[in-house]
Amino acid sequence: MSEPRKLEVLRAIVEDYVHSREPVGSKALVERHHLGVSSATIRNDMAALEDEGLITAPHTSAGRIPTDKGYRLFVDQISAVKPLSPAEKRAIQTLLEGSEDLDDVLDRTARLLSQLTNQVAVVQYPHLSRAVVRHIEFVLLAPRKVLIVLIADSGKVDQRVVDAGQDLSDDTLAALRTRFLTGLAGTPVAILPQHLSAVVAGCTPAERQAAVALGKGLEGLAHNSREDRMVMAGTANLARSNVDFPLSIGPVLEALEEQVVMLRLLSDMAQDPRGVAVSIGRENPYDGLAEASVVATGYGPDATAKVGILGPTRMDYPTTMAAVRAVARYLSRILGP
Amino acid sequence: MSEPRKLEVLRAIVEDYVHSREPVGSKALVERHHLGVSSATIRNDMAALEDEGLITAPHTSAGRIPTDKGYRLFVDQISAVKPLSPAEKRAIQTLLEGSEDLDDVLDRTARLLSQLTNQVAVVQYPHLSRAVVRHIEFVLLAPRKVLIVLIADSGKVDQRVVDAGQDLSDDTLAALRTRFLTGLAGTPVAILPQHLSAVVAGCTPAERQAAVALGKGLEGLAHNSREDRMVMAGTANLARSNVDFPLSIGPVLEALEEQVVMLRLLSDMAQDPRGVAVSIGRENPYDGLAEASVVATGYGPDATAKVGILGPTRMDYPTTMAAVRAVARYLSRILGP
DNA sequence: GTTAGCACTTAGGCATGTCGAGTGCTAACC
DNA sequence: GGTTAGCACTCGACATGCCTAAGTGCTAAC
Repeated sequence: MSEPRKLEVLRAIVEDYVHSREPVGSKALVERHHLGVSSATIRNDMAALEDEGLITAPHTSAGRIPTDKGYRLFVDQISAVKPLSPAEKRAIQTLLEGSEDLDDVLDRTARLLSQLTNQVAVVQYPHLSRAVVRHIEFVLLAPRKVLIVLIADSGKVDQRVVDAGQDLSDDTLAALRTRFLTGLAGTPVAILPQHLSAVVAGCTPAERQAAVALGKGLEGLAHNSREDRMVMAGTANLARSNVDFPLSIGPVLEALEEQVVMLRLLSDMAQDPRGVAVSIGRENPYDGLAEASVVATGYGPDATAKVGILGPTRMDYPTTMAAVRAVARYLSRILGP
Repeated sequence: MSEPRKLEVLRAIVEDYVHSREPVGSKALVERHHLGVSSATIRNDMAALEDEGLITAPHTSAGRIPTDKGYRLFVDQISAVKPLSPAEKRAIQTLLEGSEDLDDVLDRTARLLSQLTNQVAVVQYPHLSRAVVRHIEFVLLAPRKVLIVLIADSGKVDQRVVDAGQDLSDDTLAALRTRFLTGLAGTPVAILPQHLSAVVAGCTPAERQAAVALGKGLEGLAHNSREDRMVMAGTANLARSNVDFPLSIGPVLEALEEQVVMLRLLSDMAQDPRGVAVSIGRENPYDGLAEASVVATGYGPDATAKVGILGPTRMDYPTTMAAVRAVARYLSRILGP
């Protein structure tokens, strides 16, 4: 029994199963692929693969389907990332280039990726931490309510309303703005809190209370900014691709709604040498995703923010991985300097 | 055959069906409700209700279920909006008051409403049109790339990046900012475009090209701002409440993803005297929602932005309507002045 | 207008039988 | 040793037929 052929059989099983959604038997296998041996031989190979836990039979007289472990081996060793078609590349380019606003870019990216892969697409907001403070604006909404706007050089804008704790005039607020701005402009957002105390200390006693409140607000903005948000698209694909739902979509939708779960999952995924991370079925730390796989990769200058897709374990990994990687690259380029 | 009793029968059918999810028969009806007459009499009433198209029988020997028209009559004439429990009211208050950022408020609102109703919740971004320009900021990201930030007095912040068409220095940009700001501060966003030309006209020839580009950007911001975006939550409820899915969730998810469709639908819904609009089953203009109902209402100063839920036609209308109305009220209060 | 009684319809559950796909095993073959 | 053909066996999928329970519509009596 030859080792290479066994892998070839596994590959054939994965491909056929992904394509047909039905357990694949030894006979169908020799017909569809020219393996040069008879079905009986394949049966022996399949028995071996089953012993190794790479495939399994749903019931005695059915074909075999890959296990999570089987998919893992397939992804790691057998499959090659398929290049995208030129048409797809063009689609990516034109669609993404038409947008300006960051929200818009991410939104389009998610839609695009979901269309490309027929799966659910997820895009995390880019990290702000490396960015540098470009501008700070305070707007007086009511005598004590101040809108803080923090603009980073990446073009990212965050906002928050705080209670100043004291009544403020436009002039006082303008003075405070100048103080904060001169003290903080050019500071990396990540270390903004450390510079804050100096600014606050430099304020007159009359401004002190408001300065503290504003400082707190800024600190909150810098820390808890939108980087723990995400955009998604294509949830309808969950319902579509699973007409005969082997993937019960309820738990998956729940996972998607619990953005914290998804973001955590995305961050924790180890990157593969080819630059795409894959997490298959029960490898996922979250139970609701036991029948789902996640394909993701980083984007942006530091590749810290993630973009990826989520779908049934039974998915076309090579194509999906290619799409995710390509989209991440274009996205990095668009958002780049 | 008494008319009031017939309505009573319809009400009983709707309530039982919503509760049990099974067609309800004449016998079960007299048992569960003390109608004071026998099942045969009820049968006559039911036959009449069926003739009027208010209920229908899925097959010969099954009970009856309400039609869209039946639900409509129920909602319009029979049901009374149920008050929320004090616990629920408290939950609304505490949850919403903990938030500052607009995005955050809407996000929480959607989650809250979906939890309260066990349906999918949808919240439209508030309209900017009535708001007044509070502040304008230009930030130079690259020699020709300018980030425009438009802050309205409602605390709403919108942003966009434009190509200035010419290289700009920080000083030039600051001058432009002053020009735009003095010319536009206090202007209602809705009529901002009309004031723009005057501002642009007042610029020096050297600034002209950039001024035009910036003006275009502002106009775009004012017009096409986030009011045509929405937040949603609770899509997982679709899968849960429909284990035996009479509501095929695929098309519904599609409708939700096509935000344009949903926003259009929300805007077009006529408000009921009680302040809540309901659109039932095939009344919906969108085919994918033929088995779904939407319950929505306006919020905010002008009640133009909408908040609502979407669920199967077979839903508990009185409770749902109460929840939507209550949440809208709290939301208005939070966002109010 | 209401009621009782009864014939009639039909979905759904259950047992039964058949068919086909697919396996595992053994014995022969190269 | 690896490969193959052949065959008995298993089991799900599907069709058929039967029966029951639920519910209706109708009629005749109250």
